[in-house]
Amino acid sequence: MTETADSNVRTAAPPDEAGIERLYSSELANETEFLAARTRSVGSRRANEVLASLDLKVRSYSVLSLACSGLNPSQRELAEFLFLDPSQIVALVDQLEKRGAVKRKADPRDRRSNIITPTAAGKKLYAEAAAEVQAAGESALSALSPDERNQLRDLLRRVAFADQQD
Amino acid sequence: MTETADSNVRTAAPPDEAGIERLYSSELANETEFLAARTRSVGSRRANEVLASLDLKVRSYSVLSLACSGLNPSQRELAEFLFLDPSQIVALVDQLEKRGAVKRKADPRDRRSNIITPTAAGKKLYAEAAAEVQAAGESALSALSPDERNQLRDLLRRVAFADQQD
DNA sequence: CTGAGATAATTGAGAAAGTCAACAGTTGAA
DNA sequence: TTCAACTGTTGACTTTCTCAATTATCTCAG
Repeated sequence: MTETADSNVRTAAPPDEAGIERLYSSELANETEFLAARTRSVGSRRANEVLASLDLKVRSYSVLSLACSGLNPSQRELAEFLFLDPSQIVALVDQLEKRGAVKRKADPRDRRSNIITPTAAGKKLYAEAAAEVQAAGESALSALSPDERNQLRDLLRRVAFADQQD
Repeated sequence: MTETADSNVRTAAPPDEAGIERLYSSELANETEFLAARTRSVGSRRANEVLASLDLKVRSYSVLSLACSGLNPSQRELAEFLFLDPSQIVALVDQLEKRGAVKRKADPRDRRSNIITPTAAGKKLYAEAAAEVQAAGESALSALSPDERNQLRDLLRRVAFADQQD
């Protein structure tokens, strides 16, 4: 929205009509859960934009990232960690495998499991993607100081990984 | 790349360290954007559970909440604020209107716009839903102290609403 | 006042994502 | 061995997302 010269013009403007910012004072806008959802929306939108040039989305990027983590995740673990259905992991790994970024490797200890490992091309792709995602993330957090960014990340970590029971 | 310091455990390479918690040390698990997405997943899952008894979801709850805010939002404003397509707002308002929770009111200043206002039953429904959602939210934040919860909410607020000033 | 362009709500279609049940191969234990 | 549980996979189904087109209304230049 281009806030041009008419931003100060009060053309008999009614008092209750101000613009969408007035909704910032709603109860909903003060619920942590809603704010997390909105933050995620903003973040994933930006991330998807920068990832589009690499033909990736946040989903496939997440799988690629974990495949490159050196932690040798199985598909079941990817599903559990990313809160996705195992069948969705199948599709995501299919795509990444088809383009030569990851490989399914049989787990020698449990031949039911597929361990997802990156190829050389996959590692390179991840390096590029991670750089772009991180840059976009910094941009999204530009309202916060470096200290505050660390604070936010640590608080989110504790909430995001708190529910190990249920 | 992943210089996971072997400070806690002496297992330098994790060949098959059981448990999904080992993925907490991945790069992905330290990206704020990913943590926001996971926090939102946890939160909306819990919220949807408690809202199911009232035949609501987070989406319809959000619309109902804003309708009850006294801020007289139009459908277009709801769409913009909730990052939803206007056509999705139509469906959500249709549902809420059909069950008698909200009403479409013509905006006297612009007859193209529908202002969404709650009925008496809608206000009551929102009161019940808000209480349950808040309780679920407190439960989800049980890992944080009251001070930390406020901190988190304020940091999220600044990030979630930062892109509006750009 | 009138016509052109913009905006709000609505509808419908198609793509993407989420959910769920069933199945084959494998594992671990009685 | 036999059986219950688990992993990955497929397919069907539902929900959500995205976008184009339509109608009614508004704004504004001429």
